[in-house]
Amino acid sequence: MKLEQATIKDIARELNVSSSTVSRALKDYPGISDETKRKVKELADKMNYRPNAIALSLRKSRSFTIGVIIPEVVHFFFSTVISGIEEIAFSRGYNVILTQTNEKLSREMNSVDTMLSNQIDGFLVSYSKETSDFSHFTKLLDKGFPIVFFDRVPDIPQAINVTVDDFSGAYQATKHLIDQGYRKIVHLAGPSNLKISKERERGYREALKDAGIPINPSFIVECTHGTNDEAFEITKEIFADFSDKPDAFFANNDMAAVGAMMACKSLGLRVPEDVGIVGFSNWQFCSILDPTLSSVSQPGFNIGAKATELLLDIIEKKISIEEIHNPVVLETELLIRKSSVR
Amino acid sequence: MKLEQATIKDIARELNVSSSTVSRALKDYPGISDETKRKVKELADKMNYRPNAIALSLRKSRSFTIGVIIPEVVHFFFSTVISGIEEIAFSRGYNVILTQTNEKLSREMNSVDTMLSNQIDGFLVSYSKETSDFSHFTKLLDKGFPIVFFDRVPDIPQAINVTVDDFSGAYQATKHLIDQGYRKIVHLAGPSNLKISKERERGYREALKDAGIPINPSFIVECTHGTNDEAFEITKEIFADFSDKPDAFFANNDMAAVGAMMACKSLGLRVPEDVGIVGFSNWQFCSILDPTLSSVSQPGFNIGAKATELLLDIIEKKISIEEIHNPVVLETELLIRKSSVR
DNA sequence: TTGTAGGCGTTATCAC
DNA sequence: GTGATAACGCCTACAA
Repeated sequence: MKLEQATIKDIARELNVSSSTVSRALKDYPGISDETKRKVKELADKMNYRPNAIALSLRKSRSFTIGVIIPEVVHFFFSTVISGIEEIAFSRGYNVILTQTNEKLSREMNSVDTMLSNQIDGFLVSYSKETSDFSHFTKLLDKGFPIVFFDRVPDIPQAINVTVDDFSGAYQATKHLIDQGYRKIVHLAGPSNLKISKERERGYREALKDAGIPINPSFIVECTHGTNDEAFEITKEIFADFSDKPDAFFANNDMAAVGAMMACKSLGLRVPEDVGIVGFSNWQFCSILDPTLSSVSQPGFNIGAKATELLLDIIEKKISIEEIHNPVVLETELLIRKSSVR
Repeated sequence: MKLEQATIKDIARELNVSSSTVSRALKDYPGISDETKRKVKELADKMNYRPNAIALSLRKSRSFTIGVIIPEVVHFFFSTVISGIEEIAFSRGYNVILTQTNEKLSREMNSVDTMLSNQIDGFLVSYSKETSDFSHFTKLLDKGFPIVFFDRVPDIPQAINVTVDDFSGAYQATKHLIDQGYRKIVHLAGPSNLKISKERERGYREALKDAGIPINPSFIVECTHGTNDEAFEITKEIFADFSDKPDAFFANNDMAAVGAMMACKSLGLRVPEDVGIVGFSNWQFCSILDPTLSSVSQPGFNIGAKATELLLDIIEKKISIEEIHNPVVLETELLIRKSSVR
């Protein structure tokens, strides 16, 4: 059942004027008599006229819609980002088309295509774990199509990236553990194809180095999935296999930290007395765990907001791509709770 | 910078045929020579032709886009629903435009307008806490415009609603506590103006009644905000003030359950030995708490999926609105974990 | 101050 | 088997 939307033509017919007059009257163009304007606006109101955004898009080759591509919606961090995106987009009169890739490259490429079909004005992207070839993005970037990446950002020169300072967050977290007297710190790392994983690992390494603690390569373990189950198993294996038992864990994400915490508990180890733990992301649940989990907070809302502002500024040519030489890096903050203080 | 998308015209010009021929060839219409089809498709591919969905929308008065209006994105339940929506929409070739109202009626009305402007084919709505007048929806419903409400659904006859069985979930949870030998069960209730709160309280009452346990009115306490801090304070007060100490809590939501659990721990009470606790919603963190929290799961994904299927079926006229006499009510499931088993 | 005509990209309809 | 034309709703250069 389609809505019988009133069009400019309808108003024109009713008033015995041309549709251009109506169009102009509605937009307060100069050179239209006040009388006509009044009549047009009155009738438009009465007929509940709503401009057809689709027709406008076709006319202007601008849809006032941005496409958001993220790995998963059900994810505290990403939902926070979406919220930031939505706020800014709404306040600036843009629509948000959303799609999740479920970490599949094929779906990511598919979404890019559909959204382009829909003539979106630009993309906000956090790419999937499967994505290592970025040609579906670079093709667009090379033509000057506006794309802003956030969180998971590619390492290509044309890209405009909004991230948090993963390095610094990881550095602080590791340093904090060292300050608390922990020495044998395991890093539960993220997937190595993600830049954020690399940065966090780099922060970990640097903190150890600065403290004069030698880096034990077997203390850096990749958690591919980042689930607590995975981290649980990995942590148990570590304690079973290693002759040199760790006394702390710095995890690439909170879920992995939880897994480590559960594993420690199941082994009869006390947190934080025997083992210190720090996570990354500061998910909502950190403060309700027992013990509460120290974590590095990422300003998700701000990431979304900032990325959207950048994108819209580019779309509206308020700034040129060339002006953005440096990637935008937002601050992280280490939130110290009980799991890492002894 | 706009993308120079190849159009049908471009292909036509290049091949010295008319655009109608190209259009037909691309869609495998009968009455086009195989030779022409081949040439057209080949060139389309080479020029990276992508149909302009905007032009199509204008032509067909159909946008293959649905509008989703929810109170908040950063909310485990809603993000799960979105995920379900997105999956079904994607699989059936529809786009999803998303907007959050932040619980503001004005923004809800604004979003309805913008989305209508964008010629969406239908709405999926969970309305804001401020919304008590539904005329902005009924106006559309009366014209036969497709809207499906979920979770927060209005009590108006024309509406098509998808909800979960809150009553049954609450009943099961309470009965489970009783079965485990708990007798003095406090209900941390939700805001009394929401139908879901009332239903959950009704389930609690009914379960007690069926078990022959008298209802103690002071054991039903409203948690307006539903935060763990609030529930923490309330729980402590209950233990301080009541001569008749409770031995279990059934909370309207998981956060409140967490607050109760933390309060019990802080009072030296053991969960589940001294106090049993069950929450509602089955948020992600339930299984990582210590002890793990029993909770009633709401099938958020399925709610989103089912609502979307209904909406698309209506849009595509696979079913008529008249056929849906009964509201869709999805089952809840009690997930029994450690916090309620002794 | 207002009207006319053309076009954004596509397809349905009618013609050849 | 293929082409010309009109139309979806809107805007705007050009005319009047």
